[in-house]
Amino acid sequence: MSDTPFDIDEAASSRARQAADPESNVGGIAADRLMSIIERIERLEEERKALGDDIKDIFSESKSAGFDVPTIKQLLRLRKKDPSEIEEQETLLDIYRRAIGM
Amino acid sequence: MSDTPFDIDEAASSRARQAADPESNVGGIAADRLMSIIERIERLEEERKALGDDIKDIFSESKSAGFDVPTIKQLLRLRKKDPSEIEEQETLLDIYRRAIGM
Amino acid sequence: MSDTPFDIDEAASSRARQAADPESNVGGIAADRLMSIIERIERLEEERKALGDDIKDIFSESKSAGFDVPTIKQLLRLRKKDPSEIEEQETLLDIYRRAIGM
Amino acid sequence: MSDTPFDIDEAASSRARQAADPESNVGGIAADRLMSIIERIERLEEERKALGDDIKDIFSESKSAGFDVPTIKQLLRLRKKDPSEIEEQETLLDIYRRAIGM
DNA sequence: CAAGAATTATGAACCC
DNA sequence: GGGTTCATAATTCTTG
Repeated sequence: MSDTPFDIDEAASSRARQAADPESNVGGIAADRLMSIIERIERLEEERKALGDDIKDIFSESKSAGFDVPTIKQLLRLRKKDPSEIEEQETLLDIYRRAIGM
Repeated sequence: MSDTPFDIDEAASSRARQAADPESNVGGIAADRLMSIIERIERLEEERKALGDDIKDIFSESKSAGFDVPTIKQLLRLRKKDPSEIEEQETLLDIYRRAIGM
Repeated sequence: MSDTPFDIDEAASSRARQAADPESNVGGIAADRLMSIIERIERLEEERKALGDDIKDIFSESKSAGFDVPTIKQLLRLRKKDPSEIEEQETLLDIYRRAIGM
Repeated sequence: MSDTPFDIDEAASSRARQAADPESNVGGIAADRLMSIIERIERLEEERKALGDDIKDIFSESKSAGFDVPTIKQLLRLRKKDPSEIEEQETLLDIYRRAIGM
């Protein structure tokens, strides 16, 4: 038997026993499971937002301390790549720049 | 023989005849072709930006005329989809909303 | 008197003369004007998309010709900034890299 | 006296006492502080990414369970707004749709 | 408060 | 065809 929220037979039979249904099917949808999904995501997004705010705070403080925030961000981007890749990219860029006289 | 800008033999031999090279190879790069690519793209991006500005102007005027711009944008999004798809989406959303009691 | 689509008096009076209304007000909305806005934007977006496709074609051809597309894109980004700004950015980045030993 | 990493006098004087400098100035930059900033942000971004992966996992499981992920996302978006705003938006959209005959 | 930039999310394209 | 990267669209936040 299917496990999906769209199983028609399950949905049909659920109408008669909805109150007692541990899955609380509503319109063929496993309502409890859907609600659980939504609440878990909202919880995680909340934590995620909090971290984003913390990061933003650090950038603010950095700016106040006289650092250039765009440069710090570029630094963070560079540190994500491995050094060989950086070197490779820069070399190729230099070649192209020379080719067009920049 | 390869046709790419990175062909080493081609690059090597080009050094001796660079002045006369119709492709003006620089560091193994077909400089003229690269420059042509860049200029064509820049031209197109310029036109593309002009159109974007025109669109922005229309939205500004719409707002001044009392229209709600986000709603107009939503309307434009809807018009990109075919009607059956819209109906399907709205139906599904309603089912889910009922399931979680919204 | 207001000219907006939401002017109540205008909307009210329009109900009696809707057929003859040069603005074809529907539900208090200047329907003709709204339709005109939408069609103009759709027209411009169409042209904009065509240009985007042209640009994409050039990148495809560039790749086929052996060029590295990400590097070309970086080149285009550099050319948008003025040289002094580029120099300034790179200098600052170098200082920061040295400070943290990269 | 300024506290910024770019204070010239501070930078100049720091050259002579760099080894003993508790701030470890390098090229006029408070290296320790910069490193601290970077490491704190990287730590937070790591946690942030982990949460993003968790969210992605839940969407994957939802899809496997037969739910429509885009609809769930739309539901989450709706839940962020207050109900009156939703109602208002939907009403306005309906008015516009009627005005252009959609 | 409006305009612009930057970040995030969604959709498309490409490779495996 | 599924997963991953890339492009575009939209939202958000900052700045003038």
